[in-house]
Amino acid sequence: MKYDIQDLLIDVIEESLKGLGMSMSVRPAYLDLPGDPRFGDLSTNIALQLSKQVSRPPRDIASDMVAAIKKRLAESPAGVLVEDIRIEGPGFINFYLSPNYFYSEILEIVRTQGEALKSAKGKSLPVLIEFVSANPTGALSVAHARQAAVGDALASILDFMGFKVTREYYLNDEGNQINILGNSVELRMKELAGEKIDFPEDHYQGDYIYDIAKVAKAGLPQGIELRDFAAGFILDVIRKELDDFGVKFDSWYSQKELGKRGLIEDALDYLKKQGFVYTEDGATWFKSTQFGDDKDRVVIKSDGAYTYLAPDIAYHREKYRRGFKWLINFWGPDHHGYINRLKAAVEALGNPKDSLSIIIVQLATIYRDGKQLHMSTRKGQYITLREVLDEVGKDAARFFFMMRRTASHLDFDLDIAKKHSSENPVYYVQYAHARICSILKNSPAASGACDIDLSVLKEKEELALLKKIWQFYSVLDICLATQDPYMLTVYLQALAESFHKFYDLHRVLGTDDKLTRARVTLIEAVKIVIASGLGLLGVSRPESM
RNA sequence: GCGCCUGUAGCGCAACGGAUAGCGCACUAGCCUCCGGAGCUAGUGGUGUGGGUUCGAUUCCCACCAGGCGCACCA
Repeated sequence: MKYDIQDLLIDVIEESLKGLGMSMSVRPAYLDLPGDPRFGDLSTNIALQLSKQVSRPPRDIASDMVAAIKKRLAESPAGVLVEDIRIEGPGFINFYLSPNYFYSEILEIVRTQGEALKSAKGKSLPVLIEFVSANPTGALSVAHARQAAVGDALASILDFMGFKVTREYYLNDEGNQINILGNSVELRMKELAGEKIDFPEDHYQGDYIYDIAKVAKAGLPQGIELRDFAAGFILDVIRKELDDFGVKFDSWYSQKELGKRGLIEDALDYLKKQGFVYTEDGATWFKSTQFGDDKDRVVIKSDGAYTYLAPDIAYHREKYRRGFKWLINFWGPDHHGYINRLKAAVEALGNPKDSLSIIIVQLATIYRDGKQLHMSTRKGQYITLREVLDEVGKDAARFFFMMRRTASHLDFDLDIAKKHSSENPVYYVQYAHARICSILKNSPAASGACDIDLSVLKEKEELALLKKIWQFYSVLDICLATQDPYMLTVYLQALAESFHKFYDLHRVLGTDDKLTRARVTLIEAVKIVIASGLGLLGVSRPESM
């Protein structure tokens, strides 16, 4: 991007305030895209905010501010990009940007084939995004699927914004659940051998246990225990599922290794030295209440075994030691009660509280034929990622999982996701992309961009489309601030809509040369932004459908 | 009982604390001699209840009502 006009204006506004003897930080929240295009391209309510503080009517303050801002802008190279500043309504200051600004942004996007859309805001900060991390005891469920879609998309977005992102899967490859898995397979092997067995209810009931038992019966590799073999078997399945879903992890972190390297003991020793660990009732406790948790938490049970928290503390200690400055964890809603104790641990280890972001990914309820599908992990009856993938495909699945805020429940209607019609938002967006590709294919005018004059784009729909393209930057900022790719799905639908409206009223090809070249450039920019956006979400960008 | 999420049009959803609360589906009426009709245009219709904070509340706070999920020396 040539000018980050939003940042630039925030600076100017803050300086102007200082000059007027008022001071207030103009966080991006105070300089905003107005919902309605009639109120300009950027808008600030800061005069309204200041009104009480300085006991003056908002419009008076706004009037002083506008004068000061105009003066400063006149000295700035970007001053020409602001066409008008108006005080409107109760005291909003609305900035009307020059069409030239939008033209130059569009040219830049096309000239760089989308490179200009990227930013360096992340300043190469090392971020570790941990998600899915399902126990290798069964196939991935829809809950994991949503985590996979959201986590992967946020990782892509942060990467696009200049963070140094690592995607990690934490592998619970030892502990109770793995033991139970091993037992489950062992019992099924005996059963297959004709023995009469009593299969406990808390064991894994699914048919896949038989599959593993059959393979294991043929003989295990040297030195491999049955439970590890079983976990490895399932892990291969999980990897394949994620691969087919288009999610690639940079790193798989083994809990077992953590123990082997003595890092759990190390971490607890460290906490002990800091005075955050004590013994009571034969168990060892972490003083999490000291960091805002409701009650202290056991880390070593009275039988001598670690609770889940102990390796997790060590694991997060390692994340920081490996150099990551920002940790983002995606968890299912069942882990909600676990947030405070892990945050407490991170703080006790001497890290800033807000360097750990925990995002709860709410469950998706699956509907088929208008009816909700119920699931139960214990009985081995749950909708798997594989089933959703087979039924609706990767594109629809990924897009649908992000169509609601991550923290909100999601109703996933398989029938709609399958439809190739206007009811299906994925196809609405993809259709716009395909349509543009089709036009560009028929276009004699290669865009070439550099010497193209976009100032002939004056129609209402053209200007709306220009501005909508430009809003991509703000949408990414929102995704970063909320740590949620959700807004991107909303934006892409709006962009596609804006394009379809333009297309319906104006011809791209077959008008006069100058106009055709300008419009070809415009729609190419739309194509690039849609392609970037869909790419970040992990959805394909078909050139024809 | 405690915690989290959600209550907006017939249905599914949107709106950093802002300006006349938007969109899709459905329903009604239109738009293909023309770059892809998987599209576009128009019409109908709405903030769970009661307080509070604010210049301004769908949004924040409190209480209540309704729905979903979670609450271990499980992972």
